[in-house]
Amino acid sequence: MEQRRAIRIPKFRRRAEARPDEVLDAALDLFIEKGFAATRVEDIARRAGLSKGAVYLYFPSKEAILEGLVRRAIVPIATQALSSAENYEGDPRLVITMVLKMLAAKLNDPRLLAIPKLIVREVPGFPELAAMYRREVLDKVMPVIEKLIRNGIDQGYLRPVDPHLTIRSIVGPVMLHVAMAEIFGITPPDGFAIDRLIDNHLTILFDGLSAPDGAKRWTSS
Amino acid sequence: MEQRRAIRIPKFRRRAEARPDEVLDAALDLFIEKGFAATRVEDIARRAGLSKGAVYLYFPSKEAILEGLVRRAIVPIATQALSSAENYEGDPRLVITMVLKMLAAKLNDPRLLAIPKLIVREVPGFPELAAMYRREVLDKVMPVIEKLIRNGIDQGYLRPVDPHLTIRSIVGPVMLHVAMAEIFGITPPDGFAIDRLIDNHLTILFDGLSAPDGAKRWTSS
Amino acid sequence: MEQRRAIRIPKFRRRAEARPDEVLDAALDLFIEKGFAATRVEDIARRAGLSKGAVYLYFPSKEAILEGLVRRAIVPIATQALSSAENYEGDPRLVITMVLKMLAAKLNDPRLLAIPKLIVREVPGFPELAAMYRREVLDKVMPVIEKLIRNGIDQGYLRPVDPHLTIRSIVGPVMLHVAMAEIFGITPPDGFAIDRLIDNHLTILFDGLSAPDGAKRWTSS
Amino acid sequence: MEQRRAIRIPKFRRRAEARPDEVLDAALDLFIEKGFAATRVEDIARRAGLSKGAVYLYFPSKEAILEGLVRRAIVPIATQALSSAENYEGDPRLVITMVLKMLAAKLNDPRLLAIPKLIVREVPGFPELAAMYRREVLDKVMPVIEKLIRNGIDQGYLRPVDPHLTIRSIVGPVMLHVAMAEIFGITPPDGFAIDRLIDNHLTILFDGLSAPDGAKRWTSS
DNA sequence: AATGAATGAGAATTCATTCAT
DNA sequence: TATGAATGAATTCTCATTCAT
Repeated sequence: MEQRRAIRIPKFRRRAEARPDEVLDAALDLFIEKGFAATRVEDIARRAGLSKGAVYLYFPSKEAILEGLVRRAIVPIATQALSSAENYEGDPRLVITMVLKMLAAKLNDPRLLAIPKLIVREVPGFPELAAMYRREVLDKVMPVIEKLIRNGIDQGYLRPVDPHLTIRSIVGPVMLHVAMAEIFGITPPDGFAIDRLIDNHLTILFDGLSAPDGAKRWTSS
Repeated sequence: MEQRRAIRIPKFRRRAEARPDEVLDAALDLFIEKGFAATRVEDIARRAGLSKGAVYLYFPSKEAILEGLVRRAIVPIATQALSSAENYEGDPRLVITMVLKMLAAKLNDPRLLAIPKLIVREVPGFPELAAMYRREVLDKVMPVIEKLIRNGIDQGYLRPVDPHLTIRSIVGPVMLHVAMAEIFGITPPDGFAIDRLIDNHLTILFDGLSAPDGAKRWTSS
Repeated sequence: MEQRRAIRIPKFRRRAEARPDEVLDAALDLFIEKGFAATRVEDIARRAGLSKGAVYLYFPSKEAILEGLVRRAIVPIATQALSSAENYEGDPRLVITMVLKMLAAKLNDPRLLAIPKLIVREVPGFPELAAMYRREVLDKVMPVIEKLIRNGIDQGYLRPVDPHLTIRSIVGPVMLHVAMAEIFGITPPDGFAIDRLIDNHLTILFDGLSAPDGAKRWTSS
Repeated sequence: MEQRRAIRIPKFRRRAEARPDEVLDAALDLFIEKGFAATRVEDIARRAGLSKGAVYLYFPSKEAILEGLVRRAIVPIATQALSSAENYEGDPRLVITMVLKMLAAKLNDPRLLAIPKLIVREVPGFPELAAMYRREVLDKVMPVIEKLIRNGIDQGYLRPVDPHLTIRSIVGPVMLHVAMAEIFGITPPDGFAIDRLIDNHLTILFDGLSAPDGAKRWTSS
């Protein structure tokens, strides 16, 4: 009930406006580094240059910070990819190439990669986060790609494949490349090499792994 | 709030030998369901049919349970896949097809899928787990596939691609298919459909997405 | 979260003098409603139409507000009851009746009842409040009533009873009536009915509960 | 995540059975002494000879301790008073005298007095406690007294008064006596003197304050 | 005079781990 | 072996109080 303090260094009082974002930035770093559960609110505060109590001026709970993090990340992503590819009429391989390169660029930015990583880790505890991300991001982006494939098939650019499943064949290799690097530190001998990965992958994706003249037509059975 | 038990009939007193495994089984369920941090040792004990204290007879700490879990999972996996594909000399597409189908089978078994899921979630907190898994599993399996591809190229079955990076193109789509289902509940309209996914993927993988007669040869960028 | 104000029209800028009283009013409401400990200074401020910081311009601490509350309530009370009854020489039953009715009137006013309620609740934490209230109120009022009774006895109006203890017999029933209503919500079927309570009580107080001709004289024990 | 301990003194491990009551005893002392809000769970634990954590083995929250306290106190009280007075047919003044002396005895026992004191203090925060006490104690005891009075009137022992309101005239003075002593430390010069209070009160209660031959019949305005 | 952002001590609650039985 | 009572460090969240503006 009493409160004694030594010489106080008043630190630096900043505008309240910027604070929530600073808290989110700090939290993102720490959640990625140690996970949600292992991160103390005080750590977040300290990294954001605030006191523990101040964090609670901006977020009512630790969980709200996590939610705020995902919410903040969602807004800009959702609006982008759509515009470019939506109703492209020409060779879809061009757009697919662009999409993959754009994806690679995003995954190369640690701050952007952090959000999906976070969601992947924390789904079991906060399924609503995954639902939100799915709703706001995946459910908007995936249909665009699917339509792109469908159009490509209809216009004779692509072979008749299942458009929905083919999304995995297009994007999966890039994702796995990133995941292996992130989770197990497995990279090609020359580093992350995402560009080489994409080149190699596009080659296979569009023309297949089989040698051109090679043996008889391949049939999985 | 009290719990007295009448004369206890020891039933089929299980061999003490089986206990550690029962603990691991219980722990695996719970770690997957709620994550390592959110799982209480008492929960594990209860699910394994033991008292909290008894768990500590078999594992010195909660962390040791996690480690034991990964260690147990590693042994059988590592020895399998190797034997079959190691020095196969014929069409590698056949082996690749087999490998993917075997992989799909494993990923379809929740108890087997659980371990990688667990590792993915808990890496930041326990990097040594990821290291162990990489050392014991990935570092043994991946070179085999890489060699398979290299041989396929050398023998004219496959086009000249980067064998290391091509692993992603082979396995990535399957992984992404599973991940999307697990994390976001995203599946094709007809369910998990891993078999259709593999068929669709193999078609693309070996023969490419491009329509056969279609436009001129495709070149990325 | 920001608050910019255009040209501020100061309206009826309240006299700063009134502020402490507004704070006390707000505090009284809240202390009664939720207790001292459960009331936040910010709540008081908000209800008083001030900012948290401004409260501290008028009171050095939360505790000081409580003290100020009691102090403010004490002044007017102490001076009143005394004058009327002090040296009354006639039938004391008349004065007692008046006193009880005045008491009932005060207890009927929530703002006046609030102070004793507050003191009752917070004694253990702030014994000095009780001491102050006793010194300033009870120690002034009780002797007056005691003297009234003593005079009544001396002058043959009342039977010989212990004047000090008899205060309880006079006032206790009214207090209990109020307490039961306040604490447990126990009232007669027709509501608070303080007037009927007082009538019923005065009847018993002056003439006794025993039927007039009834059995032999009653003797306790 | 690590836990180091110095030389440990294993203290005294007692039977778990007695513990909840020990916790309640400790809590009662402290709640009375400092109030619910100002009492720390650790204080309770220490006084009960346990560690903080152990308290939570028996009560899920601090609030549950308070509730347990009231619940424990209620059981024995409720069953007693009823039996004796229920259908008494003779002079009710005898029973009333007994009831008041029994009440006085209870109020003289600090452990028994503590519960109502606690309830009075904590009502605003925990209205359900008051409701429980009312339901289990007051609603059972008061009708008995009311019936006693009614019977007394019907049988000519008592004058026609309002039975419900008269309960206040009977019990109020004793309550006020106790309250004044407890809250303000106001007692007669010779100490608590509850017996003298009761004697004095019974005299007035049954025969009235008015001098027997005294002036004309008294009528409250 | 007034604001409200910021601080930090403090309290409730949880849970891995220990240990007497 | 097995139990579960007990411990106490750790963590989230609250709120009285301060102070730059």
